[in-house]
Amino acid sequence: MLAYAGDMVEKKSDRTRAAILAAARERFGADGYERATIRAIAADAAIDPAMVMRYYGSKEKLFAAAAEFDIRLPDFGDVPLESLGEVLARHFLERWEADDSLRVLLRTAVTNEVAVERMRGIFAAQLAPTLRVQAVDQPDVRAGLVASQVLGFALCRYILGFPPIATMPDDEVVAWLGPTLARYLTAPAPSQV
Amino acid sequence: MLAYAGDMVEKKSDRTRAAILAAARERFGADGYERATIRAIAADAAIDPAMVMRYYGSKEKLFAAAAEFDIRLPDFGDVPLESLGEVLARHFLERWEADDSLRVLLRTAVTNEVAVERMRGIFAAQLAPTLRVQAVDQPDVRAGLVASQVLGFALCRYILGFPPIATMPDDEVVAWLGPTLARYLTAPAPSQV
DNA sequence: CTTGAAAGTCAACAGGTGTTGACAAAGGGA
DNA sequence: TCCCTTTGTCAACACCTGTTGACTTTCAAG
Repeated sequence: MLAYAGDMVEKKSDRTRAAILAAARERFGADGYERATIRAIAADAAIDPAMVMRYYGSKEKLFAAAAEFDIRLPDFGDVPLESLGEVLARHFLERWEADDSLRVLLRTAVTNEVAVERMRGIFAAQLAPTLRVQAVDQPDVRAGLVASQVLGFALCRYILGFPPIATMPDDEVVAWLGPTLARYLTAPAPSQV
Repeated sequence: MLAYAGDMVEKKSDRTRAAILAAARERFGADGYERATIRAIAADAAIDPAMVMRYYGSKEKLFAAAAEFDIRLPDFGDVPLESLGEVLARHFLERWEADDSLRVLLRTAVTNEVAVERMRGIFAAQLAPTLRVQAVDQPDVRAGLVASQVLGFALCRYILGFPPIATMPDDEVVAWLGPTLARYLTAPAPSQV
């Protein structure tokens, strides 16, 4: 079957597999989970809808595959807390512009529980531990606040397309959001009543 | 037909009309536009699905009616700019907890263009002019930034249910978000490159 | 009571959905 | 060459969707 046993040979099916995944990401990101139909995804990938089922089993599994990507945060252990806000703002902005995986997640998280869990994995399960390393108090709360601003900005910029936000230059975004995130990371927690 | 001509008498149909609208708001808010089916809404209202069509014409028109509500911001003309952030934070928090209309809008805005436009009406078309009264520079940008933080927080709290954000006491929310909004309203705009 | 409009019920339509299974074309190993 | 795995195609399934039209019930005005 394969040229050399034990070698990693790309089979013909891998190409269509990848084509399906690419089309799925685009459709899920553009239309959301419910409106992105398997037939439309298959049409974009120029294959038969039955192939999608053969390779991914079901729509849910296809979505799970499309929403799976490496979101490992870089090691911020040596970044001083005061500048971490700006660093985070720039990092998320770059990630968001780079590929549409995050957009897929944001658009689908509103109705799809899998997407919510994966989104939570980024902030609660990745950012919070990073903050813990920096010995911040209430890391979960601070990670949640960072998430609220980052996701809210992404929502306005990429999904809703609010005019001044969607067209704002990257440097200006960092200049606005950086201090906000920095405050969420460094400001003393408000005294609770 | 009616007791007194010219009198405003509540017909029997008005009660079912209202029941449909209430059920629609709940379903749209809980499931989003696509997953909220007319049959489910009708079942909640304990009426026939055909009645929904008779009274609202179509699903889109029903949604438009469900997403229509008074979101007029109070007059913030005499609130000093420095405390406007905290006032805005508390105001939006109260509005969001009060009725689920805003939640309907947020959940559906991701896939429904009507909801996006209505959401924009709140921030761009209402908040920005209010800021203009206060003679702030770049009112549209600042209104957009406020929207990004308010919507992002609502997203994490009511839609995604991120643990520390969803359970945060109201006063603490205001303490965290107030200064952020205040900075978006008062801080000098970052110099653009 | 009679009449007729309003309010509600029922069954069906046309179209779209995810999903399945039977079948046909490659395409290389023996 | 034959054979068998892989890859792809086709048509259909069962179900659900918004929407429609014909029908019956309710009920107050005449």
